[in-house]
Amino acid sequence: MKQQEVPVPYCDKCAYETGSIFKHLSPEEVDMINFEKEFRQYKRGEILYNEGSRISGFFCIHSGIIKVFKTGLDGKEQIIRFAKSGEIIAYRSVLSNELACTSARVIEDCAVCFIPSEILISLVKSNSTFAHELLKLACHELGEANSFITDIAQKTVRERLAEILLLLVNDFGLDDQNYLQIALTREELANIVGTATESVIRLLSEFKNDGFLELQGRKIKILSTKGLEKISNVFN
Amino acid sequence: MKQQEVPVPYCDKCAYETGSIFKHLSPEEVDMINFEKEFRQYKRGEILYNEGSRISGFFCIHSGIIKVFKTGLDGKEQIIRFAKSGEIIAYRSVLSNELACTSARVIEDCAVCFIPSEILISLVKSNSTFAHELLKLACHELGEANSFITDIAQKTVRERLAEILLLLVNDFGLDDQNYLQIALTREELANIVGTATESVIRLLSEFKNDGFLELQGRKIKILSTKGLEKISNVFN
DNA sequence: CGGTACGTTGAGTCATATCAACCATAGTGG
DNA sequence: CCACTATGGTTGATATGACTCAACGTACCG
Repeated sequence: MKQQEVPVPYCDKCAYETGSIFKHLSPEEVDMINFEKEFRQYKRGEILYNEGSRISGFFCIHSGIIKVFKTGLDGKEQIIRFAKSGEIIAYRSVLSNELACTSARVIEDCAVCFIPSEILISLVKSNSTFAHELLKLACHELGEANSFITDIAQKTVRERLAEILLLLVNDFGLDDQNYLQIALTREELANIVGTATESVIRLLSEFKNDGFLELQGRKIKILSTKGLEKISNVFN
Repeated sequence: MKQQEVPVPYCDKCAYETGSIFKHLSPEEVDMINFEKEFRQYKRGEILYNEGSRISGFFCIHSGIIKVFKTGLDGKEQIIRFAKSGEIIAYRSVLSNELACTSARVIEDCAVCFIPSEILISLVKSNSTFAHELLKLACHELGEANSFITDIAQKTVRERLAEILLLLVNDFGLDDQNYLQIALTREELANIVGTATESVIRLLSEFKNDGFLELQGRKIKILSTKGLEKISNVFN
C-alpha cells in the first residue's frame, strides 16, 4: 500500500459535476468526501487490496487502469473487470460488509482517491438518490456478470477471445492508428477469457492471419471489428 | 402469465417480521405492499418473465422453486440462480431500469407476490435502511457471480458438478433420508454446471460408483458430502 | 397404446490444455 | 560493459476432457 507524499493534484473525479457516481451528491456532500479522502498513487504491478482482507474504504480512480481479479486454483488469476478513470472499486465489499472477494492490481500507473467506508455508508443513508444510483450500478454489474457466466459456459475460447477484444475496444477505445488503448500481457488476456496463455497466442496469430488485427508486442491494432464480431457470435 | 382466482392465502413472506428483505420495512410500508401486491400461482414449467422484456414489477416467492436463467447459443439455457421461499427475483431489472437480462421458469409449483416497480423504487427513496439492505443483497449476489465465473473458467466439469451438488445441499437441504430437496432434470443440472447433459449423466454415475450418492430418477441421495468436497476442490 | 420427454450408453472427434524447448527483451549487479 | 536472470512470448508435439451424434431404454400421460 504505497502512498506518496507528492503535491496533491486536483482530483475532478470526485466532483459533483462529473460523469462519476458522485454527480448525484450535493456540493456539501462532495466537500465532505474531499475532506475525508486520501489521494494515492500506484505504479504498475502494485496491489490496492487483497482478496480475503477486510476493507476499510473504497477507491475512486482518477487516472490509470486497474484489474480486479480472483485467485483460483494454483494461483491462476481470473480477471473479473477493469476499472478506469471515474470508476469506483471495492464498493461491493464495503456495502455488503463482507471480506474482499477479489484483489486489485495496477495495470497502468494510476492515481486514486481512497474514501473511508463510513462515508459511503452514511451517504447511502442520507442521500436516497445516491443510494439508488449505487443500486443501479451494482445491478448493472450483476447483469454483466450474468452475461459473462453464460458466455464462459457456452462459447468456445475462440469466440470468447474475439468478444473480449471487442469489449476492450468498447471500454478503452482505439488511438488514431487503431491501436487498442489498453496493453495487456498474453497471460492477462488468457485470464479474462479463461484459457491458457498458449491458446491466446495461437488464436491471436490466427486472427492476424485472417487480417482482423496486427500485433506489435502488447499493442494490438484492430483492423476489422466486423470480422471479430462474426467470430464472437455477439448477437447470440 | 397464469393468474388463478383462488382464495388468497395469507402471504407471510412480505411481512416485516420475517427473514425476507421486507423485515426492514415499517408496518405501514408493509401494509402498502400488501395493498398493492398481486398474489399469483404458477405450475411447473410456466414462465414468470422473459429475457428482453420490460418488467413492470418484481416477485417475492411465497412457496415453490424458480429457476432464473439466460438463453444462450442455440437456445441452450444457462441457469444463473434459483429462488425459493422468501427470496425476490427480477429486482435487478427494476432497479437498474434495464430490460430483463434473464428469464424465470417454475421448477416446483409456486405461489408468489407480484409487486409493482414503483413500490420498490419509492421504498428505496423513502427508507434508507431498506435501500442499504437491497444494496447488500445485490452486492452479495455480485460476489457469488464472481466466484461462479472463476469456477467455470478454471475448474473441470467434474469439479463443478460436485460443487453444484454441495451448493444445492446447502441451499435446499436434505430430507430425513438424505435426499436432496430439489429435483432437477439432468439437463437442468447440465445448464447450471455449463456442460452437456450426457456429461452430467456420466459423472453422476461415476459419483454413484464412488459411493458418494445414490440415484432414484431425479431424486439424489447424498451419501458423502466429504467425498464431494474432495472432488470439488472447494477450498481453492 | 402411441406419443413425448427424459435418461442412458457407446463410439468417434475435436478443441483446448499441458509439457517442453527455445527466443527476445530488459533490467541488474559485478 | 557484459554475463546473468527474470519475464514474457512463441511454437511444436502430445494428451485428454468433454462434446457430439446416434441408438436405444424408460416412464409417464392422455
